[in-house]
Amino acid sequence: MTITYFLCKNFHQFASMSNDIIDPLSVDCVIFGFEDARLKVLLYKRSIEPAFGVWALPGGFIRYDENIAKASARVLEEVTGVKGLFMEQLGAFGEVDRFPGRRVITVVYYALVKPGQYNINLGPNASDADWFEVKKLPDTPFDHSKIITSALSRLRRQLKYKPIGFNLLPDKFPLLALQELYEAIFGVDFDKPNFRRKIMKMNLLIPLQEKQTGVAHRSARLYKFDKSRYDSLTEKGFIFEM
Amino acid sequence: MTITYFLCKNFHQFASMSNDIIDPLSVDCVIFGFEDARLKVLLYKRSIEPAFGVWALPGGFIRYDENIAKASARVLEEVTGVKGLFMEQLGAFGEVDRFPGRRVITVVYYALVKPGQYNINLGPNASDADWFEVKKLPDTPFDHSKIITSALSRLRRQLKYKPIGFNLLPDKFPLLALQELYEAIFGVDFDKPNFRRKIMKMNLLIPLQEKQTGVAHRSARLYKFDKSRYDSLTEKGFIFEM
DNA sequence: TCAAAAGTGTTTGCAATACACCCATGC
DNA sequence: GCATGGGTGTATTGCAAACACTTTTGA
Repeated sequence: MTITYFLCKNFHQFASMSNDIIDPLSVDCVIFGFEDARLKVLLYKRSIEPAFGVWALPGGFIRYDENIAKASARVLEEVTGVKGLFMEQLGAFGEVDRFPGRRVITVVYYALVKPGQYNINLGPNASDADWFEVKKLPDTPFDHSKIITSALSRLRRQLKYKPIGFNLLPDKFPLLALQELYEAIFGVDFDKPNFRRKIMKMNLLIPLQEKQTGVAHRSARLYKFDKSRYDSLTEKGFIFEM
Repeated sequence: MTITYFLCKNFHQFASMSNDIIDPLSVDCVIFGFEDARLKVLLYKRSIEPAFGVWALPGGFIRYDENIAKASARVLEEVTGVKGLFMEQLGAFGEVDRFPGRRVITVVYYALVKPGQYNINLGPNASDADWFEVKKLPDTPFDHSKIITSALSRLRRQLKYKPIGFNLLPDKFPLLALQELYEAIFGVDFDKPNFRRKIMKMNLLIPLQEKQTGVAHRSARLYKFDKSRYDSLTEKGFIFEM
């Protein structure tokens, strides 16, 4: 390892000289998944200090030549092996002492992945990755617990006025899966007939010919989300509300 | 002006040596006000380069010893002369080329001020400050136009499920003022009797004995927002919705 | 034939909408 | 008196909640 010394009169010049990362700024990702009718978060076991060996949010530093959304997308792809996931910024977290030893402000994104459509990678900065129920999280370092709480609260709010829940389901799904998704995330039960009617009246689902297989009861019709219809309805002033 | 040279092997050490600011990070504030039945934004005429003399969002740099919320509150106070304004983080804006010459990521907060309860200061970084209708904004530098659009969209969303509109009205106000606030921000008209009933049924307003004075019509009763009742209702699961 | 979930029908009550209308005040 | 906004009353409509019911499938 070589140590290079720069003679610099201020940060700006040092910064523009550097071809590497923006140092006091990181990105972290809260990756949500839905498995076994439960909302889960993907955590990484840290392979570097501080908090070596502790389950934490996957993150990284922002490079000088990429915007923060791209930095987050890069981290997401490194972790899940999938490009183009649903992703949205949660905000910046900047308590002075949130990271030990030096001042690091982090910009957090939350992402949604469909079951089975990811491939957990073992990145260079972690030795292991796993899903954890949001209700049974392990101890996480720094302010990650606060960040996850905040992400969950944002997810709940967003689900109420944007049809983003489909990003947590397979492309083809029965109506009950959608209902269970909402029930799990909001922690309430819905009446099945009423839930069906409410969803169907929105005209956002395309009924498929396919049906469930291998279930010990009458097999349900599968549906897929009609994104193009949602976009055109939204333009006309349609407001999604749950 | 003195120029100091540091010998530093990397950012971290330079950073911890510095007692000043976190360089590639700024805060900007979108300050909303409501005057003449119109939603307005407070802009500053920049007194430094780049964009000298251009109307822009008030902002500043984050100090090493303050968290980002405090940095934003400081900027807000410098600009308005008022402490403890309603303030919430909008997010981080980090396009690579958003600021000319060097890479600056900014964390944006939006704030709401009550009419007459501020005192526009002329800070060291600006020669002038003024309110502008959100529908008639001047040309702003960098990505400030995009930031304001984003803040407005967040404000509209928040108004729908949090009673934050009261932060744009005087402490005592007639019901029509509240209605005009919603009408101006959402760009729609409401039926007066129905609006009254909807608001009153929430039990969030305390009717006062005071009435309007000096109006050329029957004077309206004044109300004030009952924050403690809102807090206790929220704990019981009450959901504010407009 | 039973369990379990799919899916339909129907009643009820509340709440949003759309107006019609009277009240108080300043000019 | 009249213009302006304050404030009340009421019929209508749509929708959400509640729940009873039939259908289909695998074990």
